[in-house]
Amino acid sequence: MTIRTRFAPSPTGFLHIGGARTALFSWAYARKHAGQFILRIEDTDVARSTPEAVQAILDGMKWLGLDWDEGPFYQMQRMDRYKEVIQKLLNDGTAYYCYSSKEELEALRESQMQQGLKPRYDGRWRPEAGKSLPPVPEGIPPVIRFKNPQTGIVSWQDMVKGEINISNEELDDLIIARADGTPTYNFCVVVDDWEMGITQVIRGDDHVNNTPRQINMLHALGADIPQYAHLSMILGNDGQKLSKRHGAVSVMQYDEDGYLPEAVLNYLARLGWSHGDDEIFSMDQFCAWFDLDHITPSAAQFNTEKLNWLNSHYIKQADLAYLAGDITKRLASKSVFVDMDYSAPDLQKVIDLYRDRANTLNELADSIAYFYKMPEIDEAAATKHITADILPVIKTMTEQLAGLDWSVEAIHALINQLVTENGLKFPKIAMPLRVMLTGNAQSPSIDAVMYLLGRDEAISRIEKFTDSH
RNA sequence: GUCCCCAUCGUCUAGAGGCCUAGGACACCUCCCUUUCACGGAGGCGACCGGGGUUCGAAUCCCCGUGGGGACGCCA
Repeated sequence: MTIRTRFAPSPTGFLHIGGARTALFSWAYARKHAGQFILRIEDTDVARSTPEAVQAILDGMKWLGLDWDEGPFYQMQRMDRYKEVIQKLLNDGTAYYCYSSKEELEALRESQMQQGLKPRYDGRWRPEAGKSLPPVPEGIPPVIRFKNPQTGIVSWQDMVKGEINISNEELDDLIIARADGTPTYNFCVVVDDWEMGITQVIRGDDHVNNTPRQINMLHALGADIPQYAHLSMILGNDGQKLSKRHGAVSVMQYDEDGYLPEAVLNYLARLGWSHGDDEIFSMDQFCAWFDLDHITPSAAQFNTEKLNWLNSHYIKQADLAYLAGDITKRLASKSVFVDMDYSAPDLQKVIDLYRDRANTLNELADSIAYFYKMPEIDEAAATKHITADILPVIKTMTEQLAGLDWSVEAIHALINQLVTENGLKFPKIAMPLRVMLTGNAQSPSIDAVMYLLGRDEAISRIEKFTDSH
C-alpha cells in the first residue's frame, strides 16, 4: 500500500512554527516511504477562514520547500460530497436530526458542569427502538448528529504516544451538520481522510480527543482506519504556550528576521525528533532517516539560541551568489545600495569575509553595510583608540598607501613595518584604522577590510576622519 | 469538574533492564588561537519529579502521588 499523508490547516491565520513542524513531519514521512503528501485546506469555518490566510499558508510551505503531491483541496468545494455521505448516514440510521436549541444545550452543559460531570449531549433526540422522541418544535432548523456507540472502548495504537483507550461513555453524539446544513470539522476530516486514502494521520495532539469520534465514524462508513501519530505541542522560548497574543509568529517572520529555511527546517526536525546524536543534516538526509518511532511524546520548548547556531552554520555553508542576492535586498530595505558612487567592493567577497560572524542574514547585512555607505563613527571607540600620538603614524601610512601594491599581504606588511619603526604593537595601529574605516572597534582583520574597501575609499575615510577630529 | 496525555542537565535530546560513574547539542564558564570582535580548537559546570513495588539488577517495567499540558463548541 502506498503511504499517503496530509497536512490539513485551517486558513484562519498564518503558518506558525507548530503547523510547520506538523507539515514537515507529514511531508518527510511521505517522502521517506515514496508516498504522497496531500495538502488540504479546512475552510469550513466560513466566518474565520480567509483567502489571505490560505495564501499565507501556501507561502510558508513554499518558503520551507515542503512541496505537496496533491491539492490543495478545499473543503468548501467538497460540500456536495459531504452532504451525500451525511445522507447515507441518515439512511443507515447512524445519524439523526436533533432539534435542541443552542440555548437548551447551553443550559444542559451548565447543569452538568455544576454536578461535576463532563458536559455532553444527553441524546434526547437520539432515536432508539421503543423510545418516543419529543414532538418536533416549530421553526427550529435541526442539526444532524452522529449516533456514537454508547458502550465499548475505542482503542488505537498511536504511533507517538502508544496505546490510547477512550471509553465510548466519554463521548457523545457530535454534530456533523450545522442547522444551516454545512458539515462540521470532525465529519469533513473523516470523509476526506477516508476518500483521499490517507494512511497516516500526523497531526497535533490537541486532536487526540477527536480521534475516537473519528474512528467511530470511519467504522460507520465502513472505511479503513488510518494510523494516527499525535505530535506534542511546541512551547515558546519562555516555556509558555504559543498563541496569537503570545509569541506565535508566522514562519515567514523567520525569513524576515534573517533565517535560512534550511536552518528553520533542521531546527524543527530536531525539535521532538531525533536520530541518535545527529544535529545537523540536510532535508534529504532527514527524509531518509525520518520515522515515527523517534518522536518525543512530550512538549518541546522553542530555543532561539539553538536556531541561531544552526542558522550561523547554514550561513557559513550557503552559496555566495545566493547570499549576495539576499543581502542586496536586505540592504536595500535599509536604504543601503550596493552600487555606490565609488567603486564598491564586490559583495560576494565582503560576505565571504564576514559570514562566519553572523547569526542571521540581518546581522550579516548590518555588519557589512559600511562598505556601501559612510559609517557613523562610534565616538567612544574613537576616543579610546585614536590617541594624538598615533595620528602622525596614520598620516605616514596614508601617504604610503597611495603607492602601495594593493593586496592584503602588502597592507599587512606596511602596518608591520610601521609597527616596527615606531616601536608599537600591532593593535595600536589596527584599532584606530578600524574605527576610522568602519566606525567601530570590531571587524575582521583590518588588512582584509582595508583591501576590500579599496585604496581610494580607505584613504578618503581616513582623511575624512582626521579632518573632522 | 470529567476524560486523555506528558515528566532525563537551564533548553533540545540519547537511552527500549545490566553497555549509565547517564552520552550528544545549544547556552554558560575557563583556556588556546589572535590584530579587536567573532569563528575555530581543547576542557569544565550541569539532569533521571517523589514514593512504593517487580527483579540478582531500573532512567528504562508496574502502582500511587506530585507537577505540567490538552480536550470537553452548530471552531478547527
